Amino acid sequence: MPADRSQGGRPTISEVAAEAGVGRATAARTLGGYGYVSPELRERVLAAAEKLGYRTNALARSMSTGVSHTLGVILADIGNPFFAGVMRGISDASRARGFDTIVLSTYERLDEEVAATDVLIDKRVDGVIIASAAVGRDEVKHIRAAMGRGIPIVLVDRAVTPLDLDTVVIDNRGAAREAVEVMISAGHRRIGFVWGPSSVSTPVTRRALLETARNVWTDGERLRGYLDALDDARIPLDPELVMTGPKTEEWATQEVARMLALPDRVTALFCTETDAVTGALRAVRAAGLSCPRDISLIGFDDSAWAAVMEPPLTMIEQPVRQLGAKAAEVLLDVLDGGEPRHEVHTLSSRLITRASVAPPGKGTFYSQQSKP
Amino acid sequence: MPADRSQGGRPTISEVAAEAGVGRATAARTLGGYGYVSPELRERVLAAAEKLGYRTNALARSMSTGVSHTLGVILADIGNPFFAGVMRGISDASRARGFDTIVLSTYERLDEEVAATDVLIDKRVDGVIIASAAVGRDEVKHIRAAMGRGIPIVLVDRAVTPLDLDTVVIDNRGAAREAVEVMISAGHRRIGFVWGPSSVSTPVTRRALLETARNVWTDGERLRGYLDALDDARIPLDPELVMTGPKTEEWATQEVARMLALPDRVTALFCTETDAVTGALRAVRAAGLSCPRDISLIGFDDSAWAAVMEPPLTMIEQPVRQLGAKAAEVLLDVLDGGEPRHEVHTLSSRLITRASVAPPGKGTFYSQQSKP
DNA sequence: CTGTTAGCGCATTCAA
DNA sequence: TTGAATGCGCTAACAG
Repeated sequence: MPADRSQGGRPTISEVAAEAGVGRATAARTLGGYGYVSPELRERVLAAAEKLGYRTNALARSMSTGVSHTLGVILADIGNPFFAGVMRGISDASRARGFDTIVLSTYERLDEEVAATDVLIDKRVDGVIIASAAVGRDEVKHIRAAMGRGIPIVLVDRAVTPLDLDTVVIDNRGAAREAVEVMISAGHRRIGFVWGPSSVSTPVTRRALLETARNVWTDGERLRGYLDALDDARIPLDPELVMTGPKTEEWATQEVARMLALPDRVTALFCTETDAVTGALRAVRAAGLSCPRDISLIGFDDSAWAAVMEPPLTMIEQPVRQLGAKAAEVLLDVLDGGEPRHEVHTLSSRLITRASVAPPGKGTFYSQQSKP
Repeated sequence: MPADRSQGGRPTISEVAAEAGVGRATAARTLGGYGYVSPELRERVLAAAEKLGYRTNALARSMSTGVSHTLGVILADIGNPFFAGVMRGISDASRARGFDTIVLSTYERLDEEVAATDVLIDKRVDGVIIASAAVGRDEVKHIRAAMGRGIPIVLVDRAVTPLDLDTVVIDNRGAAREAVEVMISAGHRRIGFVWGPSSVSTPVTRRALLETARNVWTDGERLRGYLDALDDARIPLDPELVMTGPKTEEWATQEVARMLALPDRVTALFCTETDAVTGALRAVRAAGLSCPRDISLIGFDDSAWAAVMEPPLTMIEQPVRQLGAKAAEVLLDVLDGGEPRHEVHTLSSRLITRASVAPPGKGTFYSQQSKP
């Protein structure tokens, strides 16, 4: 017997049927909106339902249909504006098609991701969207397990190579490359990479870099794009110009300060995240340098703030909501009976040119303490 | 018979029981973690469950217990960084106590809020957290209905006066008042209010203002705080200095431009939202004015960006996550059997003083087109 | 077209 | 302690 099911009388279909003087099936049919019911009975049922304040019990319905009309979403951090935007896209697209969403944040921890997957399986969501922190083959067991249970899954923002799943991303590598190319074209050769590989033992080799960059797919891609641009311009990689360590705004400031203090210091900064941008800017200011006179900068994830900065910042804009919306649509299409295409959908980002890039010029020759 | 319940064999408790050679009740007891089971049988059941890859069906469990361990959350917009932060607080606090969350955005539309409430009732969430767009007595029927059904509800970010519910907010009025007082102390008397009342017919009277400010509770409170500060300083309200119309960054820019073009133009701006801040800044820049030399500014919702602006912006910081966490805790306490206290929990915000406020000084005498 | 009947998977008496 | 039986509210055959 159920525990203390909350008081407020929640009439069931049987009660409505009784009130209307019809069989439960008839009531169920009209209330459930399926099967045939004569207009007169339909009216009586509706009236009874209205009178009793009947509300269908989605749980019970899911029990017998096996469909919950609920999607599970696993993100790195719902509090992060980027993921919040993605979530909005998912949410809007889902609701438009009658689905609700349960969101879980992992904070980039694999164990949390596994736990989240279990929770969603238990709650019998119809499908799952994941921005996974997994990379290696042995890190995707939970996803494979869910797939094995027949749960449709779509990846968003981050591809997971060992998995053959529908995936919605942007061309991170290309976007990064383009940004760095812009700086190179402006004449820069000492370009810092802010916020990427998380832990690398010094001295940092190119291989070690790409190795650690496995951490998060997007970071690795952006690093590759950075290297692509460097390679094309025959600029050798200087590990000193790549940030390593914790991905926090504070640490980004530290690292940029270090790059700024180098004998042959950086003249441009490529930031892979919003917090990396603000962290970098803090270091630039603290060093008494000015952007773009002394330091050029381009970063990921445009926002209203970037446009009102002095100078207005050249940024890479991601189609945040569309990323989520597309992921939801692909998933819902599968739920509607469509065949999973197992393809990678690449949405396009955009480099918004403003005023934070200039030739290295005279600024380069200022000492890093040129200002009072 | 269920529809095409996804293939991947999802073993039930009965199957596990069979595999273990025990009664279903015994299997249910060990798997459900209740009642007494001898160690040996317990072992056998666990082994069988492991072998079959058993996962409890939370839906079925909810059916018989009447508890879903799911919270419903209704916010204005999950894509908005403020609400995303609140959501993170809710999410973290809930998960820590074994609850998951279904989030729904209303975009400030009452009909969406009503629909969201219905969805949550249907899905049998155990409790609901709402940042409601409702204000008047006739706008809270859906909340009353949910309450009548015995669903615990907690309000977050926005109080709803006609309702006697646990509510978690900050002192918006006090925070606004403090900010405006700071500007007044600096010598300002022409202070613009950016982003608040949504639609007011000109001419705008003080009464009409407060009337329309009903739109969203926080807006009303912030407007009251602004008026409080003005009243205290015996500065008469000039309706021309209050923004009306759509709450978009673009419109904020328009309105501020208008205030800047006034014969006796504003010398300070109080912005109630992040987008109002950036919108205002755009207008200031476009007018060739500089902050804080010509225009002082304080706005709501501090962010990493505000600190790296030129000048660093003086902002009001809200305890975003705590707002959500506290709401979730209050709700969960009730679900744990605690009595609803029906009280308003006011968390404190903080004015972060940086450099965007200065005396009106010389800037005041510049023409609004003093720059090339 | 309508009503009867039988589950969905689990929790929970109640006897054994 | 354990197992058999019953019900949660709804959908879905099936018969009438």
